[in-house]
Parts: sequence; C-alpha cells; structure tokens
Amino acid sequence: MSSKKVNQIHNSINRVVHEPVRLAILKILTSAKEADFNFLLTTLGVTKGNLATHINKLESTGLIEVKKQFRGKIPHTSYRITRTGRQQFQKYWENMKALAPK
Amino acid sequence: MSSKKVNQIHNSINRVVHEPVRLAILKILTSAKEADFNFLLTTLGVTKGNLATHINKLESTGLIEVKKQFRGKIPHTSYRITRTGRQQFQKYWENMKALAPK
DNA sequence: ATAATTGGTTTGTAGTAAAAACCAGTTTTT
DNA sequence: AAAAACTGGTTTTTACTACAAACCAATTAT
Repeated sequence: MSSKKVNQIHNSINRVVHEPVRLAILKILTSAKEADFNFLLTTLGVTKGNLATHINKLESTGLIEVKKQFRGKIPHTSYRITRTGRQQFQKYWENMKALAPK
Repeated sequence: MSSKKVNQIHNSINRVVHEPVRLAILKILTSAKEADFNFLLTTLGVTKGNLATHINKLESTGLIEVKKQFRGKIPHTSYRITRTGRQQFQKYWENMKALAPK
C-alpha cells in the first residue's frame, strides 16, 4: 500500500499538553506567572501524588520550571511556565482549532 | 478532610470526546452529515481495529449512530452523529474554552 | 505530646489507545 | 481457476498512563 499522508489532524495534538489536569496547570501558569504546590493542590482538587506526577511530566518535558527555596525552615516550591511551555501551549490550541466546530 | 469542591475545570472535560481520534471523527460528522468506514479510515490514517474501537466507543455512549446496509452484496456501513452527540461535542468545546489562553 | 502542614516519593490498580493478527464474504485481476 | 484485494469488522496483545493510597521527613502549631 502507498503511504498516503492525508490529514491526520489528531496526530498534531501534543499529548503532554492534552491531559486535562496539565491543561489546567498550564492555564493557571500562563495567567499567574507563578504558583506553588499547595495552591495547585487546592485549586485543582487532585491528590498530591497525582499532582506531583503531572508536575514531573511538565518539568521533564521542559514546559514548566520548578523553583525550590526555603521560607524560613519550611520548603516552598513554586512553578513557572517556560518560554517553550508557553509556545507549545499556544501551538496546542492552534492545532485544536482544526477539531473545533466551525 | 473536608470535601471542598473548588474549581476542578479539568473534571468537566468529557473523556470520550477528548480523545483526538474521536474528536476528529466527531468533527467530520458534524460537517459531513454522514461518513462511512473507509472514508474515515483513509482520512484519519488509523488502523482498522483502532478505528472500529473508537467507533464502538462513540456508539455505545450514544454519540453516533451506525447504519448498516448492503450495496448489492457488499456491506456498507455509515455513521452519523446523534442529537446528543452534537450537543456533547458543543458542550465539550464550551468547557475547553475555560482552559484556553485568553 | 500530638496533630497538622509542606512537599513530595513509592507502590499498586485499572483503564485505554493502538497495532497486529485474524475472519467471512465478495469482487477483481491474472 | 487461483490469487489478491476489498468490505467491515473482532480478538488479542502490548504498552502506557492516570489516579489513589500509603508512606515519608522535617517543621510548626495546639
């Protein structure tokens, strides 16, 4: 069979971004510039393990960066979206438009 | 712990609709009124088994309906989006807007 | 002294997408 | 007449992933 590349718009969808919890995280980080673990935890209403997993995914793929510091003696972790994270979030939505109702 | 229902916008995302291949199928069926197995197969560029599985999912959840008939002696199967399928597709995109960049 | 908070890691389970193999019947090609 | 290809799938297997629950160490509040 000839390999005909037709549309395959569904292949343009970045799965890392596509996951709803991560979409919500990215949405928050595009608006807020910075957010910490607990804020995301209560805002999103997910479990800690689940949140940590999604954050790891976003960090390991370079979409967000993690800033760890101490506030006094208490650890405090906050997250920011990276330049490429912002770009990929934008690109994701451009691609999604092809699947939206007219 | 108190069950605080906060935002949880990610929970409003219908997972049946959210899957990219199914999104593409629904998009086609909202535009085209009717499409058959082979058209979807070549247009989407997925395997038959994979396509059949997604179609089953969409049918069993009531989003599309399947019309089977014979053209002469050859089976011919076509698909249409249902009323509620159209509604849920619309609703999905409304919910997604909450996660899109402003 | 105990409980709660911070910010996780580890472990286990369940669901799912996807490819590949298989199928029965029909049609086309050689 | 035989072989290949088409129609529209089902079944099986693999691999990934989301998610919850349990656990943790250190610190702070009661």
